[in-house]
Amino acid sequence: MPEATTRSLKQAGLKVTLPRMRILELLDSAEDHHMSAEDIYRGLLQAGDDIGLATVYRVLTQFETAGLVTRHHFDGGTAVFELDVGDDHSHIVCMKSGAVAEFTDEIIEQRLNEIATELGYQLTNYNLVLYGIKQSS
Amino acid sequence: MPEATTRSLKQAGLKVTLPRMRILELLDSAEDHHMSAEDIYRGLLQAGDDIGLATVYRVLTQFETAGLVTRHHFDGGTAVFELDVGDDHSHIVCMKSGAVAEFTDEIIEQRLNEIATELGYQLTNYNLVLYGIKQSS
DNA sequence: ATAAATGCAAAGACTTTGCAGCGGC
DNA sequence: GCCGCTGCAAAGTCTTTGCATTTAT
Repeated sequence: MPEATTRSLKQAGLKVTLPRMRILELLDSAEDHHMSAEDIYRGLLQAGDDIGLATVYRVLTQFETAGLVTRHHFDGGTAVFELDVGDDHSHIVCMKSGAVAEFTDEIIEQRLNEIATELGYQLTNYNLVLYGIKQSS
Repeated sequence: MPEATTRSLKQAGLKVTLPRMRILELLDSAEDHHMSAEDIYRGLLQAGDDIGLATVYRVLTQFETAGLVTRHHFDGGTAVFELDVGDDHSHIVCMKSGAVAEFTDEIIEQRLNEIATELGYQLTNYNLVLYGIKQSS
């Protein structure tokens, strides 16, 4: 039983229950770790767990509040979640395959702060998603 | 009757009907021209028009397809629409008042293209929203 | 006249919530 | 044993769709 997982939950003030452990593990182990609630739900079922969709949503919302996961709305329709490892990155989504890659960039960060300041805002947060075509390798 | 409005509709291959005219006019005249379908619906009612919410959604979707308006999902919950005047800007949203300002920036544009290329993508589009606090004046 | 557009109500997708029972500490 | 957690089903949002009627050309 993953020690780190247990610790994360306790630190978040959440009881260490089976559904919460499984969801954390699944998010951690998934190749593309950006998953919708439905993705997670089906993944759990396939893994033999019997966890309700409502619980998945509830747990994810709690995790988000606790800062364990981040919620994204790439398309607007369905939300996707990913483990928050504190590195606060942006995303680039392939319009063909749907694959998601991540990046951070100092130049962008710096310039966004300048822009906000110029416009009279104190920047607290931002959301940047690129859409493109992945060049065939 | 606004000539430009009529022309836009015709160019888009859409019949010039009252609901479509009114919606275009409302989007054009609104102070903060970022409006949800519900906003528009209520605005029309207040103006004395009798137009169904379903029609508002249908018309907005058609306008989006025709390139007359753009749909945004700032919060993820509700979509907001704005007239597309071709200048393709980013947004900064005040977390207190909800006010939305717009900007474009060459440095950002250029850097995003570089980033996409570096990652092996051909950039087709991007979505950038800043969240901040507007400094009191 | 004809094909398209509208309004209403019903259905859909996604997400949240109420409540009785189960489970961790 | 207590309080929180889960599952299920029902309710909630936001948005789309089916169908009979109205409307623009």
